[in-house]
Order: sequence, then C-alpha cells, then structure tokens
Amino acid sequence: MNFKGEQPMGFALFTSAAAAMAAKDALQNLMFDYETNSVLRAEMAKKNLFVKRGVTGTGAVAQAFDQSKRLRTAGNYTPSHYAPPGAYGAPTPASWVPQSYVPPGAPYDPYASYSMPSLQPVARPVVTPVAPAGYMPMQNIKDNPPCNTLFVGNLGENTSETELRGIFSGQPGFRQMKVLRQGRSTVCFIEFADLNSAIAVHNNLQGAIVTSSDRGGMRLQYSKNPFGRKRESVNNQDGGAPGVPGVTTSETTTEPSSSP
DNA sequence: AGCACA
Repeated sequence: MNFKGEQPMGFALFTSAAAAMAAKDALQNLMFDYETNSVLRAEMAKKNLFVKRGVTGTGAVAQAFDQSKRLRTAGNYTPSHYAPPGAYGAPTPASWVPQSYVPPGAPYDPYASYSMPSLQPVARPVVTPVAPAGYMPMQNIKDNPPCNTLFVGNLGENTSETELRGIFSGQPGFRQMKVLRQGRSTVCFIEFADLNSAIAVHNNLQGAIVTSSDRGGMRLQYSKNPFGRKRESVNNQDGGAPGVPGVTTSETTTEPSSSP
C-alpha cells in the first residue's frame, strides 16, 4: 500500500448505535478503488461525533466537532443539561460520553410532529435532539400502515438513481429499487426483505439529504401497494354478506348433527 | 405531496 501511517479517514454519525454497526458491517472491506485495490475499513469510533446545527435556518450546513476537542474548549460546561443515554446500552462510566445534549430552551426534534399510532412497539432508535449532518427536518404528515416497501418522495427531477441506489442498496434487508420520473419530481420505491428492515430505514433515513436532489431531505413513507403483493381478497368467509361480519352469539351456535 | 410493478 502507498499510505504509511497517514491514511485518510472520516467519521459518520448515525441515529443509533445499531444503525452505525449495521453500516459498519455493510461497508466493511468495500473496495472503493479498483486500480489500487483499496479496501475500506470501518470501525466504531472511540468517541461520538458532536454535531452542532447551524442557527440560520433550513439552508444551514451542519458542522461537526470532535467531542473531545469541544470538551477541552467549552467554557461553562454544565453536565446537568445532559440526559441519560437511554437505549444505547449501559456504558462503562469511564468511557461514557454525553450523548444527548439538549440546548437550554432550544430543543430540536426532527421527528417531533411525526406519529404513527398503528406502529407496533418495535425498537425505535432514540431520537437525537440535534440533527445529524446530512439530514433535514422532515414532516411526514400522511403515511400508510407499515409494510416492506418504502415510498420516497420530495425528490427533485434530476435526482440521480445511482445516488439513491448508493443510499439504499447497502441497507440491511434491501431487495430492489425502482425509480419513477414524474415530470418535475421523482419518486422511488424500495422493497425490503422484511417489515422490520423497512421500518428501520423509514426511521433512520427520514429526511436524509440526497445531494443530486435540489429539495433537501427525502420523505420516506410506507408504500400504498407493496412490491409483489397483489390486492388479495381479504378473509371474507361470510359470503359477502353486508353489515355485521359473522358474529357468533352463544345462542345461535349450531351443533353439526344434533338431530337423529 | 407525487404510489409502479406483479
């Protein structure tokens, strides 16, 4: 290899430790330069990336700081502002780094207005109160019941299919993707192997920025018509009788052959 | 603010 000791490196912040580990495994040993046979090596960082959101509004570019450097330079550092690390697993006290910094009076929750009553209590990543780099706040007003296929909206007309594929094809459970051009906007369908994979991506990549799109973050919804699911006739065993579906009261129960 | 393909 050409590099000796001085190798380029980078850090990426994920919405949850689980998501970070999934990405790490997905990208591990990925060959990113076929000419030099350069292979990507991914590790969990020793410290969490501290991300500060720009103050100027929607177009502001997020800036990332090394948490350790920030701790060194921070003036009045009040640990009382830090919340317990929630679902990140019990960290050893020695290596514990404050995870959820809540700016006093300015809590920021990109998923604040998002609620899905029909969602089953599946493990959702703890929402980071500060937007990660590369994400935009995204309102997801109307959504469909969770299924294994995601609908991607808020994509500009010249959104690169290659970029979308790069974003989604590495996600756990990814099956296939279809891009649909609709005049001045683009939509995209992604099928996953199972419901949980779709839910994870729906939550983790909500509002993620697609560079080739000119509309900021993408909107992730569950598809109305999942991949490969034909509209199947539901269990209608009552022969299509209108009104009350076959309610069986104790009085009307018929014995098969009570007569001689 | 837009849901195709089987």
